[in-house]
Amino acid sequence: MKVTKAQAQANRERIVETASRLFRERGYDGVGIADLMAAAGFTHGGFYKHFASKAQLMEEAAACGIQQTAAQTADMDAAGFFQRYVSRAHRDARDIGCTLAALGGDATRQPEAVRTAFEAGIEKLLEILVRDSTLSRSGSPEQARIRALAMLVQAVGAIVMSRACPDDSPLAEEILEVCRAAILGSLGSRPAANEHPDAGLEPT
Amino acid sequence: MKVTKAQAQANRERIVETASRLFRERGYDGVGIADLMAAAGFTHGGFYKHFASKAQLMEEAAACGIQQTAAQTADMDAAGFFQRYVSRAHRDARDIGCTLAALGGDATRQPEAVRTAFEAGIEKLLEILVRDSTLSRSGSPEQARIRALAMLVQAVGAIVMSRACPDDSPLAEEILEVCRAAILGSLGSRPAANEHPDAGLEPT
DNA sequence: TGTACATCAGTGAACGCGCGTTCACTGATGTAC
DNA sequence: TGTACATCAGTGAACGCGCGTTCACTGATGTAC
Repeated sequence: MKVTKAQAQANRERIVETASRLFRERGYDGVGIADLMAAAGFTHGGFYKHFASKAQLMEEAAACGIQQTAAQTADMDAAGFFQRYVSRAHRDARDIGCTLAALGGDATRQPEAVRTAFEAGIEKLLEILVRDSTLSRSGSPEQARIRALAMLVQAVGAIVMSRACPDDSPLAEEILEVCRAAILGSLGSRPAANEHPDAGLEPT
Repeated sequence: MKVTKAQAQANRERIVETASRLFRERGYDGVGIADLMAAAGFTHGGFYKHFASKAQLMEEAAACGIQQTAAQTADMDAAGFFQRYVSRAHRDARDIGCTLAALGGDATRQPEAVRTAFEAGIEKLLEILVRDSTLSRSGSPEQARIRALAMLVQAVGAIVMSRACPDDSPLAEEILEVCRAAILGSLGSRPAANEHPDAGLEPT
């Protein structure tokens, strides 16, 4: 049965968002077209009315996921961003967490278009972070970018390595604590006792 | 045709080493049993004479790969290690590079035993890095461990994120340069002009 | 040391299964008059 | 505004394929005597 153009467009977006979430949770190879379409509330046959291939969906899903993280980040300062990013809650919520951390390792083996989406996502996050006065206050814009990039890499690395450890590993916890402290320390800010870093990134 | 016990043991080790390399290059899902056994010089049927399942091989291959990196690291100082680690050569040589960087992102979705191997690998690298007098000179052993961990996370993150970018991306290059400088800087060492960071990690 | 037999690493065909993708079909939507 | 027809989003069966795993078989190795 046909559906209005507006509905079809909304359905397409729902498929991309569902894919973005499922890919983060299970990896690109861990999600089949049938799985995905069922999770979005459709049968699998309709997939190719929206996308040329699974690879095209991966590309759009990557851009969508990174955009979500960027949108959540836009109204935070750098300290707030890293406080939430390098947290147990973020570590434990792969599906709604950062796409860079969840799929950065998989991206290497994906088509160029997917990696271009990752590159754009990193640039987007950098741009947002650099706006923060804490980073820009002292030094040139180039210096602010360099500092933001070093911190972002450490934050992503912390989530990836913490997740690579067994579930209740003390090392997984230590990685987060050490890196959070290092990043906030080099921002010149300290985690306040009454803040809850484990509140994590919220879904959009 | 049967084969001597010693030969069988050597063949088994060859399979694990081949798997370790192929997994790093193509990911766990990107390597089939038949692919792997052919690459090691056998037919696929014999696989289950050596391993109970692909998951068991993944576990042994992870331990083997991390052990290789640890062995290469054992006779380097921290500055030398990071100089080679955070380099274009390492970025471009997934198959012989660090298992943490190549498969850390995939490990999250693998059985606990695989993640236990990753945890042990991180501890092993930390132990080697902490031995370095540059890290231990000032401060307690706990402080040295914290500093080594923060640097290792940043180094792994740099390789993962650089690899997530398109092949000839300027950002991929920038990530390596910025993080290498940050790590060597916080070690109190600077990259010497006549050193070649792109020499990379050598295969064992 | 020599002989007879059990062992088992390696072979290659076969298994069931789930994957990405294709296709004929349906029927409400969108459009031409 | 009403009617006739083309469009095309969504359905569900089917496709070829490669996966992890199993199995009957081979024949050199290892062992018991």
